[in-house]
Amino acid sequence: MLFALVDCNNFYCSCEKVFYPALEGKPVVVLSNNDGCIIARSEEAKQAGIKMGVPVFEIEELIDRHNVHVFSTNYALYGDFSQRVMSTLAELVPDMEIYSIDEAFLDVSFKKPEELEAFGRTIRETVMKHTGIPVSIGIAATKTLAKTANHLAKSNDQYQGVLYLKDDKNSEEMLSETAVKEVWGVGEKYEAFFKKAGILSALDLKQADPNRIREHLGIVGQRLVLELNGTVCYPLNDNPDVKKEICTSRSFGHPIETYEELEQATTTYAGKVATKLRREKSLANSMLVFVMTNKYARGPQYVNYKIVKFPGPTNQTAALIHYAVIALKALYKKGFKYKKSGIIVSDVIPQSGQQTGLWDETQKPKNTRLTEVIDRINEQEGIDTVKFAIQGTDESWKMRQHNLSPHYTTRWEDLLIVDLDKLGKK
DNA sequence: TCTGGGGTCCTAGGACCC
DNA sequence: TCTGGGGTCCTAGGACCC
Repeated sequence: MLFALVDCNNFYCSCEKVFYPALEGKPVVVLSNNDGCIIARSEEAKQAGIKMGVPVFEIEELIDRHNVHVFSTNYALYGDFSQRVMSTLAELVPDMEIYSIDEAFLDVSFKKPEELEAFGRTIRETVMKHTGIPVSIGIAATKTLAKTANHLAKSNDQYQGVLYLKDDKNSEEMLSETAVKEVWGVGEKYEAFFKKAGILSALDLKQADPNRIREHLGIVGQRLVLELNGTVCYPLNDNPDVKKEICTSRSFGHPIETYEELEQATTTYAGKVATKLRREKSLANSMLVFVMTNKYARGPQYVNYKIVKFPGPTNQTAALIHYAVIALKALYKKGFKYKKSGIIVSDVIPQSGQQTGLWDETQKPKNTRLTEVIDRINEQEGIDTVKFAIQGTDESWKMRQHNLSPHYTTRWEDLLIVDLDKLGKK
């Protein structure tokens, strides 16, 4: 088995650049929801010393000094680019697993070893040609090794974006250059443990005794060692299961104090969760509702959650709103400045094979047909064209997005217009 | 003034059963 | 000094990922 990990470089920033070529060579960053933190950086922004995850207000000076272009997160744009990249990849290999919005594992076992490097370059060029997105590729015998190869391919110019770990000697060389923290699956806690045990490089970890690692870190740690040694513990999953949990939560644009506003926001999230459930063709059996104040602010703090079990599985907006309100009424306490709330549904099961309507009034055909009509209208006319009254129309709590780019590929009004006269003069 | 959001897997411990 | 043994299911929390 041979895996190729294809990873888009600075994905969100690269998406912003595609329709804004003047940004080429300039520092660019993309912010989290509510324009809070840095979640993506172009190479130039990294060189300017901007770190991942820092709150933007802490580095305003840096942004000014380097004239950094700042974008609010434009998920519609990135999601659409992701689909374009993934469908391009799907045409090049017999089998693949979409691992995240900007990464995929490809099965490249069908290629001869001597063809692999060239094939990697073909993949890069094709994705660039079809989508304008640059990618890096790591090829190796396990996912963990492919990840490591990818990391080197990206960070080391000499590989020009493609690195294939042909044999053990080759991969040991690479692993000795890689800090253990960079290994896929090693987080803060594991790194601290490894440091104490004298395991500093990825090679140290490869050569560690898997049984000893297992004693301390369990099977997850043992698999790390095995995968680095070329034993596949994580096979290609080309048929991902339906989601087991679905969540919608947001920080508010401003602190909320009244119950009514909190209810508008939270029932809006309940509606989003219901839509996601229906898109997955799934039903949920229970819901967790949480509210919290701003942990960074001074003043009284309150964090709480409530779990509601449904009488029968459902994906109906009206039902989810109903139960969210019950939970919220129990949770709400006067006198706090709420910063964030959210809905998580769990115990999610596929809709197919379910005899809907047997247990629960809400899943009866009469109700689901109404929902289908609403879904269709909202799909054609835009999100929340039709919504429930309790979700409100005020929306002053909505997140801030001061630097949002156009929805170039998903909204007619935002289509780019090309001026042929101007082009002709060039 | 301002600090993201959405997931998965594994484990330990409690409840319960015979 | 002694206090059974073996199993399943569920859940909360930890760790990690992008």
